[in-house]
Amino acid sequence: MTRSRVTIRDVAAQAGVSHQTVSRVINGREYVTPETTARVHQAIADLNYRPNAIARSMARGRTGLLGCIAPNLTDYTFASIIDGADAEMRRQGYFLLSAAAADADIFAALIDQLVNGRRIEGLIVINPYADERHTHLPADFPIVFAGSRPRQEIAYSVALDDVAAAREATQHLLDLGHRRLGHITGPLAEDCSQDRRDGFHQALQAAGITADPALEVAGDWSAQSGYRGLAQLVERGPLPTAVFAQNDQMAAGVLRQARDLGLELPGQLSVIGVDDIPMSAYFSPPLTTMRQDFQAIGQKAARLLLGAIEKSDTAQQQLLIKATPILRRSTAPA
Amino acid sequence: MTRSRVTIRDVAAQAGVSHQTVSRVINGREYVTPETTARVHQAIADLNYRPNAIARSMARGRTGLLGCIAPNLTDYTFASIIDGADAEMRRQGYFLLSAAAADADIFAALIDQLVNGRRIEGLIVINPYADERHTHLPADFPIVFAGSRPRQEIAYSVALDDVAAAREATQHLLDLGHRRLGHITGPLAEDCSQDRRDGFHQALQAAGITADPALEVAGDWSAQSGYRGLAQLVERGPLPTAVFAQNDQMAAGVLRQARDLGLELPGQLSVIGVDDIPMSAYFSPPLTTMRQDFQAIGQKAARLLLGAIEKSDTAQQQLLIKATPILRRSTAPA
DNA sequence: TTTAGCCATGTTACCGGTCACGTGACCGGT
DNA sequence: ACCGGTCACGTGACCGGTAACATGGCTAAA
Repeated sequence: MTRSRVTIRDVAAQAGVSHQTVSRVINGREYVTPETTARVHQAIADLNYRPNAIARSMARGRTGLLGCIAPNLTDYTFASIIDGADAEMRRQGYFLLSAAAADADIFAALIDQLVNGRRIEGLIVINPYADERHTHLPADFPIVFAGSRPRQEIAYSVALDDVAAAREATQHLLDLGHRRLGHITGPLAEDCSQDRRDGFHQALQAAGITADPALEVAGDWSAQSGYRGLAQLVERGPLPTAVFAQNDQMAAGVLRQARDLGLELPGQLSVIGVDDIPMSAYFSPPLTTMRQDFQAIGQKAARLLLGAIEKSDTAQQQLLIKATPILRRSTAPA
Repeated sequence: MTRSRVTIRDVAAQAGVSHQTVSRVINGREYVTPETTARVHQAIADLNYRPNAIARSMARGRTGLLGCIAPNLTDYTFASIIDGADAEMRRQGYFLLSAAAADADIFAALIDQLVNGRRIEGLIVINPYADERHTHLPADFPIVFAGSRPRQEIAYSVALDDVAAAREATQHLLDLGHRRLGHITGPLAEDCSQDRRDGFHQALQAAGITADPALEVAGDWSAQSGYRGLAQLVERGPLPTAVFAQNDQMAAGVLRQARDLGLELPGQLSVIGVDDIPMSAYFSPPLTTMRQDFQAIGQKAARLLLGAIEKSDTAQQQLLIKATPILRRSTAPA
């Protein structure tokens, strides 16, 4: 294997050329004789030479690394975006440096090390409004927001069309004849939750229904919060006939609570979510939901980022991805 | 912000010292006057200097990057290990370069670029026996297997004690009085599946029960395969009274199928899984399972790796982690 | 007083690539 | 025969740090 310290000059000596010629061959530059090219390739094979990525980074001033920071790496939605981004980056010759930042301070420290330490050439930030982390973003550095649209100045973003997705989900419940709709939101500090809330209200308004604040409960995206959410709705008064949960995990909690309360599903309660996580098809009943293509979001985020880096593409872009309704058995006519 | 091209020599000029002194201050070396140290720090602050990580890597011959390769980044079990590893690495001043390798060829290409290109100092491989990828591992390079024990020569690994976990899960079913046990395995090419199979058989044998091959179905870890698995068991003859699924996802499929068949849960069928993914508590009924602490596995893997790198710790270590039984409502007396 | 030795700092080389530029051979046009 | 241009290389500097060694001042022991 000898992953040894063979340098470009060793190869040059072996092939009887200058180190520069070896560099030319490696990088596929023109003005090298086929014979010389062959000799160099032979020498590379003989010595099992591999260019040192660090030295190359140093000389070129480019690291070939892109960063991706998310609140954590385990959440399915984050992980899928990262996975999609990773695939696209590698296709374009870059590698992914991923990191979890639990809070804004860790995020700021990461930015300082990765960006100011010039380890990465660009950055994808997932869920930038999870807390105050967005206030620590560097200026003049290629950044793409993935999974949420930017509030203002940030140039690039890829996100679900949250308003439309929520509107469509709500409309689905309305179409089934439901009029009393419960609503479990994400954390209201996140724009994403606000947007889905707006979509929910738009659909209600279009149907001439006034939203009842007593039917809205704020969750935190966790199944646990969905579980508690339905319990709160029960305490507050007559149960809604259907619930729109802003993500599938909370929807899972709602289903679980409904079962614990002995409700018939979907007979007494219809539930719809957003995301279509893999488990949703196995819930009881299988969950009707609005599918997000997370991989595509990651892929597009990576493309946007690479466009910004390589072509120093200044045209700011904010992509919105549409959700696809997936009809399963958790929703039924009122 | 000026993430500019301020170098150590600029700082030196500003502070009126040599660049070497600045280097000494940055690295906290001794033999520098407090006054000089203060002047240098002032200059660093004035110019907003940050050491260039690449140049440092070049000079030191160390990149401060560790790699982690998994079949994908989205699977909860993989993602959690990665998350745990990431946290530990950062605590020790390293960053994580993560990459998904769908097959052995991609894996080999990754190894070539990351290891031979000397981008990373060490590597964690998750699920090395997913296919033939383990044959492409470099020699003389710090590697830790996470999530499965090594077949032979590899020095470091951290994995669940699969045999014990399966034995315990099976024992739980036996203790409840079940005698006819279904078994949904993972892919039998993976050692992990084999080990869990061994544990299953050990428990049966200790109870004086002969394993019925007709009650074993091979799955692929997916919920879908669990769903089909139970269907196959039904076709083959009288239903078992309990099923041991080698992971929670397949258990979810089993539960789903049981519901579709109109079985009463857990009355007519008890189900136990392995992993305790977050959703397991929200299945219907909530799943009894053997919890794996994936974060701990990732953390220990990172520690082992860093030990190998920094202390060139040659003592090979193979850590086995115990699973914890989590009793929920999917299992009941026969 | 001389000198060995430590301190604090400066000087220079080096890591392994790439880049800018120099140079000789060869070619075609006038 | 002379000249400009392209080709196919080679030479040396450079990226921004760190490492090894050199140096001058000061202190303590001989």
